[in-house]
Amino acid sequence: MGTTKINKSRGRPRAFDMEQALDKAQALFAEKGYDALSVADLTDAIGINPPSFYSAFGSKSALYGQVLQRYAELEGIDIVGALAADVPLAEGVARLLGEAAANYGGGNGTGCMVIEGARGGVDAQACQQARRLLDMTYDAVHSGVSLHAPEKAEMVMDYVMATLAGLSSSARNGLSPDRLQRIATIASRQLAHELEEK
Amino acid sequence: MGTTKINKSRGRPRAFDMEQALDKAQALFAEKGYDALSVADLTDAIGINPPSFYSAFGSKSALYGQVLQRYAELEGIDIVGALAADVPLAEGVARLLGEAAANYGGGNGTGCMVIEGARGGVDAQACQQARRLLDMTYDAVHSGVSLHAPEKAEMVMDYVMATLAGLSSSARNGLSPDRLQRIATIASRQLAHELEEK
DNA sequence: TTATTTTTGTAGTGCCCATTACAAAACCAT
DNA sequence: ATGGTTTTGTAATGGGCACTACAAAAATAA
Repeated sequence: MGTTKINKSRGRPRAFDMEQALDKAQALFAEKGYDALSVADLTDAIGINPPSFYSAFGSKSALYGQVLQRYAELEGIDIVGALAADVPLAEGVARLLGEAAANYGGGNGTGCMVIEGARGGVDAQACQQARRLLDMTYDAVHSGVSLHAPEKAEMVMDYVMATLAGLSSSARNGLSPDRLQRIATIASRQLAHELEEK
Repeated sequence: MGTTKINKSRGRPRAFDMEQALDKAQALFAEKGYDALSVADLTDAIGINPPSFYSAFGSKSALYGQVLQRYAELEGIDIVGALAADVPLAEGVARLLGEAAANYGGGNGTGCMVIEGARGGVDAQACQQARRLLDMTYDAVHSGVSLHAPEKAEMVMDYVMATLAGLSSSARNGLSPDRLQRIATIASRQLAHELEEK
C-alpha cells in the first residue's frame, strides 16, 4: 500500500505531478471549503480524469484528510514553541496569536483551514476530520497554558480559541495582514492584564 | 399578492400554521445551515408536501431570506440603542458584546445566524443574502462608533467584528452562556483601555 | 347548484454529485 | 517479443437534490 514515490513502480507511469496536485487541492479546499468543491473541480484543476483521481487519492474525503494533515504540518502554528515553559504566558499567547494572524492573512487570506473546516456544513465526515485536528490543537494549547496558569486555563482557552476563530473569520472577510495583526495585539494585551490580576 | 392571514381568502384553506412553520424553518436553518438542510427536511418538519412548500414560500432560497429577515428583527441586537450618543463608547461596545454573548448562547447555542450564514458554503445566493444583512449590521455599528471616535473607528470595528465572529463560533462549539459572557467582558475591557489612550 | 379560486397529495422531472466498469495504453521484467 | 502491472480515457451508474405537472379536494361567490 506504500504510496511513496521512490518506487520506480512497474506499471504505466503517472501523468501528473503528485505534489503539484496536492498543492492545487489544498488551495481549492482552503478557498471553497469541502462541500462547495466538487470532484469535477478537482480533476479539472489537476488535469486528470476521475479514475486517475480515485486511483491516486481514494476518495474526495480521503484527499481532504491528507490535505488537512499536510496543512497542519506545513502551515500549522508552532504551539509548543510559542508556549514554551521559559516564556511568560502572556508573551507566549501573544506569539501564538501573532503567528495565527500572519498565517491566516498570508497567502490568499483564506483563514485557518482547520477552524473553517471544523465549522462543518453538509458532509459530516469532512467536518469530523477537521474537528479532530482542532481538538488536537486545543489540547496542545491547553497543556501549554496549564503549565503556567492552571487555575485560569479555562478562561484563557476560551478567549484564545474565540480570538483564533475571530481572526480566521476576519481573514476570510478580507482584512489585511496588518489589521489582523492589530486585532491579535489588542487581544494579547488584555489577556496580559487578566493574567496579572491574582 | 398579500400574504397576510387576515384575508379570509377564497380557496381551500391552508392546512398548516404559517407562524409555526417559520419557527421550525428558522430553528432548522440556524442549526444545520442552508446547504445541509434539504427541502425534504423542511417539508417533513413542517408536515407538508413539496407543492405546499413552494406555493407558500416560493423556494428554499426565498424562505431562507424570509427567515433571515425574521431573525434579524426578532433576535437582532439593538445596535443603535447600545451605541447611543449619550453612552460612552466603551460602555456601548460592552453592551453590544454582552447582548451578543447572551443571544448567541441562548436557545440552542447556534451562534449568529447572519454571521454563520455569511460565511458561505455551497449556495452563493444564500451566502449573499446573509452577507447583505451582515453588511447592514457593520454599517450600523460603524456609524455608532464613528459618532464617538471616528479616528479609531477602523480599529474598533475590526476588533468588534472579530469578537462577534469569535463569540458566534464559540457558541456553536458549545460554550455556556456565562463563558461566552466572560469572553465578551474581557474583550470589552481591552477595548476600553485602547480607547483611553490617545 | 354551479363557477371560481386556492391548496392538497401523488408522482414524477431533470440535474449534479461522487464513484466506478471496462478496455486500451504505457511502462518494467524476462 | 511476451507477460505482468498500473494508469489512462471514455462513458456510464445510482442517488440525492430542488423543483413541478396534474388532478382531486375544500373553501367562497354567484
